[in-house]
Amino acid sequence: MQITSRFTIAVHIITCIDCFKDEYKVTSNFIAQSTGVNPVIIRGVLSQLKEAGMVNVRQGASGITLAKPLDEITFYDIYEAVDSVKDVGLFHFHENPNMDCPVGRNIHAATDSRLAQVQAAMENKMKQIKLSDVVDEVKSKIKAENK
Amino acid sequence: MQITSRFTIAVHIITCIDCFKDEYKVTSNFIAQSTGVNPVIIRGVLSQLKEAGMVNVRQGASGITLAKPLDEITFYDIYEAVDSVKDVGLFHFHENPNMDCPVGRNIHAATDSRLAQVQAAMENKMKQIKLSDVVDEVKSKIKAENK
DNA sequence: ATAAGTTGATACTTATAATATATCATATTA
DNA sequence: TAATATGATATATTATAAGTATCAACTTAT
Repeated sequence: MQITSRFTIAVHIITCIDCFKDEYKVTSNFIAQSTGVNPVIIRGVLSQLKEAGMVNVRQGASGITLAKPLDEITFYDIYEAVDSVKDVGLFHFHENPNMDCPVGRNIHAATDSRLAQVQAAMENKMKQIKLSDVVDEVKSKIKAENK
Repeated sequence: MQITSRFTIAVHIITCIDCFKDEYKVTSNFIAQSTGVNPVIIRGVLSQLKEAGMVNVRQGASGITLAKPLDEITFYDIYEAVDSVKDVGLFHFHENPNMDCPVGRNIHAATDSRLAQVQAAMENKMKQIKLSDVVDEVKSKIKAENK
């Protein structure tokens, strides 16, 4: 199992918007080119980022822009926005434990809070990572290329 | 996306083995009944737990037993044993970023170490949770039922 | 006003992975 | 040696993610 690529796609999208905002008109097709991902998927992710207040996209009007400073967007914000982990949680609990068995009917309750702790540890770390961290690094790598 | 149910199945299996070791002969079919999971899957997980040195299983010989004290088995040990997250990592990076694009060819390197940090945070928390924690709670819940 | 370009929406297809199922070989033990 | 258990394998089913095709709706520039 893996966390959906929509997450890294979203990071890529935001990086693109910021890096190319002065040079190019950033469209969903432009981003599709840079990411190597289908434009329909890009539009889907853009729509989720828009709903979360991170980007400005308007039907018909080209030119996608950021709606928030990069240091106010965390990995967690994006993770939530693109629905990386549905409300069912990070762990898939086997679905039919036997309620006639003492272990089967109690294992879920005895495990859930601990699985939630693990998920929370992951999410808390994501809250500490800002998009500006990534974009700054990408920009400095690009600068290094041009020497 | 979710972490494979093999993880919670494994927790259930170990709990079963310990809880019923005195009352029943614990077989893969017995466990299949308690978990509501197909016996072939159970045998597969058992084989992984065996490889990791957590259980004793022998072809032909019935009676599965624990090979390690419960307080020496962590969630992380199980997570590793059942291969919850393959070596590709927790995050699925979109696979074809455009190498002709400055962002496309640098985004991966700029993101990877941070994704690894997130995964490590999750795994470190798993190392703190012992199977004895879960089994103790299940046992006390069962005890409470019988009052 | 209209044409060109862009996003929004939807339906369908494809690819992949997890789990279930069926079946039989092999080992143990009474 | 019969009964029972695990090991192994091949196939089917299911769920989900991503790709693709297509067209409607909107914006903007001419």
